[in-house]
Amino acid sequence: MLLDDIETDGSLTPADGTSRPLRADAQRNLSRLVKSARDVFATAGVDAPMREIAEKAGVGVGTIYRHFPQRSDLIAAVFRHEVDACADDAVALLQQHEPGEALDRWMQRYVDFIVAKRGLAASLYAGGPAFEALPAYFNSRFEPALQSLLDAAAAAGELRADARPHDLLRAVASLCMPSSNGDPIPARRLVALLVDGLRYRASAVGLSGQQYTES
Amino acid sequence: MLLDDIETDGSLTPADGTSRPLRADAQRNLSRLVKSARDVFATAGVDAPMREIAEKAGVGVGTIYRHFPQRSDLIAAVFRHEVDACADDAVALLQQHEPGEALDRWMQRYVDFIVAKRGLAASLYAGGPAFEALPAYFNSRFEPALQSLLDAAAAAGELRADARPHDLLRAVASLCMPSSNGDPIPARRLVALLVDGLRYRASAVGLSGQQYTES
DNA sequence: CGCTTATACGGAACGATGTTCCGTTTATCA
DNA sequence: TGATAAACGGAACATCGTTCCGTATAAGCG
Repeated sequence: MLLDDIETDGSLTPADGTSRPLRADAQRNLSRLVKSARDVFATAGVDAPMREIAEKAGVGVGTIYRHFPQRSDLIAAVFRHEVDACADDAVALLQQHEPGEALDRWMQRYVDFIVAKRGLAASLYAGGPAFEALPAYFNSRFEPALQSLLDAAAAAGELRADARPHDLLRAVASLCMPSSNGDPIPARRLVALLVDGLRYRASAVGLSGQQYTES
Repeated sequence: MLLDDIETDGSLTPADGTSRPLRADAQRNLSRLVKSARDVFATAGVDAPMREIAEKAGVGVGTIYRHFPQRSDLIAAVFRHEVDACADDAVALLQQHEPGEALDRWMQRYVDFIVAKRGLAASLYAGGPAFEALPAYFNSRFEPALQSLLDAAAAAGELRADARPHDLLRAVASLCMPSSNGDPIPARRLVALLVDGLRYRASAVGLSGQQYTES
């Protein structure tokens, strides 16, 4: 894709070596496009017409293809944007709530993200080379975010200290997978149980006190 | 979809209550279409043009839409056809090989099925109500097939008797999932290890002899 | 502030594909 | 063999992805 880098001041630059910043209207249209694509994908699926995305963003179709030569580039941009939004919520929640409460809320936020973006993730396997960097980006954003929540909760004495973000993220994602039979999985409740299992509780130390990282 | 039932004599009937069998040319075109769609999907993906499928089957596009009003109906039909082919291979392998060998070979066959049909399965989550019966069909065909292999191997004294088909099928499918990092998973080797773990072996009874169904 | 230029925009135009429709063909059965 | 209902084929239409180029405008400069 043409645009990968966000400068520290928030301005966008092309990724092709030339360091000149994008023109102001280009930056505006770009962020409008990603937001519009996110909404349209959510309501009409990833195969939604390009014209509809362009129209909702108030731009012409040509503008889409200039910024995102392939459809997969636009999908990837939306995915990254949503990853950012979810990861950024971790620090916001930490500022607004107690550490344990913040962890609970962010976990549910993460569940919503996984469930909502399953459609994108599915087309992601079929997609070309535009998606190969996404799993790494996913981890690079979510692992530090979750780590900060775990650290805060552990420092407050609410949580055991040996929880590994990578394992937790994968475990929750697995819990959100659709089951092979027809029944929907109560993902939010299962995840709440999982997080509860990480807490210190005097009455259950004998059982829950074991290192979950064993074996 | 219009055609769901296969009579015991192999003839096809409409699923809409009317019991009159399909005309001979309709049956022929129908099976040609499913085979053609399978091949085209395999080479060009599930978004392959309908015209190409029709042409390779030697029929007009109208014929596709008469039998499969929606694209998802055709995908579902191909999926069921492939499930049948894989499940039927179980009895064929049992007739041609020793029980243990038959189990090994069928497991690898199943791995190939899972890997090859990931593309279909992905579009399956996004698809509409045409796909909702497929997971149940998947289980109804594969669980008895694997059970017969496990029974035969257990009767021959080659295998522990407490292996559950449902668990095994899910475990193998999980092993075939793409990893979150980029490296490909050596699925066939892992599955061979898994099946090996089910065997009786005098030298490792202390470890592998535990009930895997515990906990 | 006005001029120049590179950058970005919009939307018509083109080709490819999904889907429908109806005149024609063909299997079935009396 | 002839009547009839079922099925076929592919042209026709609608929609969508993608390209292209004349126009508009932001950025830099005197």
